[in-house]
Amino acid sequence: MIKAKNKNDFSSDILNWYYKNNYEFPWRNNSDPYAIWLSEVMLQQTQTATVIPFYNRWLARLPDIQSVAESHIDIILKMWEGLGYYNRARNFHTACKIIIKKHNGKMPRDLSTFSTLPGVGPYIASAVMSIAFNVPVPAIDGNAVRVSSRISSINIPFPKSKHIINSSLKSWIDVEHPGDFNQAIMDLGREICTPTHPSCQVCPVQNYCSSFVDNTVDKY
DNA sequence: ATCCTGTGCT
DNA sequence: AGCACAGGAT
Repeated sequence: MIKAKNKNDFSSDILNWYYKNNYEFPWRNNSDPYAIWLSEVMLQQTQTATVIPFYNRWLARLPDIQSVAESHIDIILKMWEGLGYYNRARNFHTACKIIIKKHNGKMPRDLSTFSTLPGVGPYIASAVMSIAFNVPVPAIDGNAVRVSSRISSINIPFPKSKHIINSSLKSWIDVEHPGDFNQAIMDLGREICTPTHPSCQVCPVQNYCSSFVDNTVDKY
């Protein structure tokens, strides 16, 4: 098994690829933590192309946490109409109300406090904290699982492998740009390191990828 | 650790 | 109708 030469090489190679490709989404041009959170909630179980118009419409009408907290649930559900998984909207609404009531209207900036909010599980918590506040924690979604399993030849099924994946991602994460690093891993999983027929030939981190070297990529 | 939920695919 | 997926909740 091939180990990364060192973590800086790995992070800079994948980050350079990420910055160069610069996949454009509305939420990547918005540094407002609330908007980043909203996008992660909408993107859960819904494809990016579907989310874009809903995201834009939502922010135009509900620009901040307070506006959500003050809205009647019927408005919230109406704004969500067409996205499905309506509990996401209910939880988001409840969470915004809790932030207004119990957190002085400020989004929590640390993983454990943010995780207490309804609808905020391990993935959303680390994604939002890393992107919005540069908290250096790996965001582990299905893409990140596949990418790190291939890179490190982790043969254990998720979620049993979660601890190993978390620690390898943590050892590679760029602490200066943890949000970009996390998004780079997920972009790589979506665009290059796909579930079937991955494009290893153009992968920016093939040199570090144990299963590529072993020719066992399709086992994951 | 196990269960739960809504959606999409077959 | 049944299964798979992808997260969160307990």
